[in-house]
Amino acid sequence: MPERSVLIVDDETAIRDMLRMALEIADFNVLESDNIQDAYTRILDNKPDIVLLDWMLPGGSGIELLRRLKREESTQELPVIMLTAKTAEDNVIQGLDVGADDYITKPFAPRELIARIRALLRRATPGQDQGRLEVNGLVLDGESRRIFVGDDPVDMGPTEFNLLQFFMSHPERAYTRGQLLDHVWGANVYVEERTVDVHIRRLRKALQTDMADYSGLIQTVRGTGYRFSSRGL
Amino acid sequence: MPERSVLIVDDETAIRDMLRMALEIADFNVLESDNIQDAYTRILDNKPDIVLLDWMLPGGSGIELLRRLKREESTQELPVIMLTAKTAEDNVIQGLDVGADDYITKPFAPRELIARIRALLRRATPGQDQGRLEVNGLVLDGESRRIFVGDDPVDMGPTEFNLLQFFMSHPERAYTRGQLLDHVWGANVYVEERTVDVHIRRLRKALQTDMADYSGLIQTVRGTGYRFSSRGL
DNA sequence: GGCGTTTGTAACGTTATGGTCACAATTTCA
DNA sequence: TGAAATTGTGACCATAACGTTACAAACGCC
Repeated sequence: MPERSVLIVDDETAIRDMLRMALEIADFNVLESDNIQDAYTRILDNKPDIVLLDWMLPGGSGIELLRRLKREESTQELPVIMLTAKTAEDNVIQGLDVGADDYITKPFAPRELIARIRALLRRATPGQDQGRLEVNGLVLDGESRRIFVGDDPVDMGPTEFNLLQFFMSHPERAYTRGQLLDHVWGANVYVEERTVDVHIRRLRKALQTDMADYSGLIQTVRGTGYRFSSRGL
Repeated sequence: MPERSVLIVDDETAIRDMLRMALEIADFNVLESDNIQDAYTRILDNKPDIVLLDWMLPGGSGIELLRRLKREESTQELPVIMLTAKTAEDNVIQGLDVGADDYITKPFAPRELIARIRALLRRATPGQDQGRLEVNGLVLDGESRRIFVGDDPVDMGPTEFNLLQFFMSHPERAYTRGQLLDHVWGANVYVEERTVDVHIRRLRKALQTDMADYSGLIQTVRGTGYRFSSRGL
């Protein structure tokens, strides 16, 4: 299991300590920050998998950072959990409005926090341990890392598998080659964008079995990139 | 894997919470107690597989409970891990003298704790009731720690046996070398990941008998690790 | 202590995979 | 229609990933 990193943004040391402890127990890699300026640069530098964001922060409330993150393309998808006082219900609504993915009211139960983080990461990142994805008879089993058409396995390389896994967890949506590189290859690799084309080709080929032809599921979106759609037959 | 239960004896709620979280994540069944009187009765009633015992407890220090446990025949074999403050080194020595099986100093690294618990459990209860596993004529007998093809035994080393046992209890799922090291070797050992490859090789070889070839059961998952699958013939 | 067994690691052989390129095919738009 | 832009496709080959062997250290067992 790849280690996941969590960025805690809070100005209270006590809270940070508590969070760090809980998170380290749950095997997360923990980053900390006590102001939004520093937090922003850390997000860009260290690329955490999730952010725990306190509502009230010196030098600008947390919502500003949240807005900023959701504006930028590169950080748009980054899951954010808000930490708010129990009383401030409006904050929650406002926060979720701006794009927070979840919230926890202080004081919080550590187990709940961990549970929510896990749930969010499962949702946010495809195929961590998403068991089984199925489209129209095409089955992807994340646990065994195999693809099935009916009962017999489909052979393909690791990258093709990852690509298909990403597509099947994000169907009906067009992705640019750059986005696919980020999500499937990893954020900080440098390869030509055209490489995606080649792997798309290989994936399509693999999806043409003796039994059925699923290659139509991968559609090219001219001028943009590719899309996985069950409409493709 | 049969579920193991752990009894936490500590009067600090925060510590108990932390421990419980770590243990539950590691799939243990958790019991708690905050004083030695209650702890003693719980041990007799619930028969935990291991005890985490804080040193300083109200109503008598932890060492008293430890002494008591080691005096009684029925609880003599029960593994006990002491929790002590970092400073009190003497406590450790004294505790191990009295019969504690291991100790952890607070603050502790959760992973280390889990690793030590696993190690202790492995040492303490060899072959409790690991039953009989069978795949397609290949039989693993946990009690005698032997492998059979039909009627005649298959020869292999202990590590190969453990590996096969793990695989057969978790079939149809891909594991990384790191995961295999954690589960088969134990979380606290440091060996090269490539070592796994060699033992896989030895296991495969052992699974090629005169009668039948079961080596196909161990499949390599490129870019990930290995998988045990009955589809391998 | 001597012997066989087991284990981890290094070294080397082998293979599958990934990235890139060159060129073909297709679409777009003037 | 023709040229430019975009995508499809097969081939190449460096190399990462895996298989296999050899060996020395550690271990257990008379």
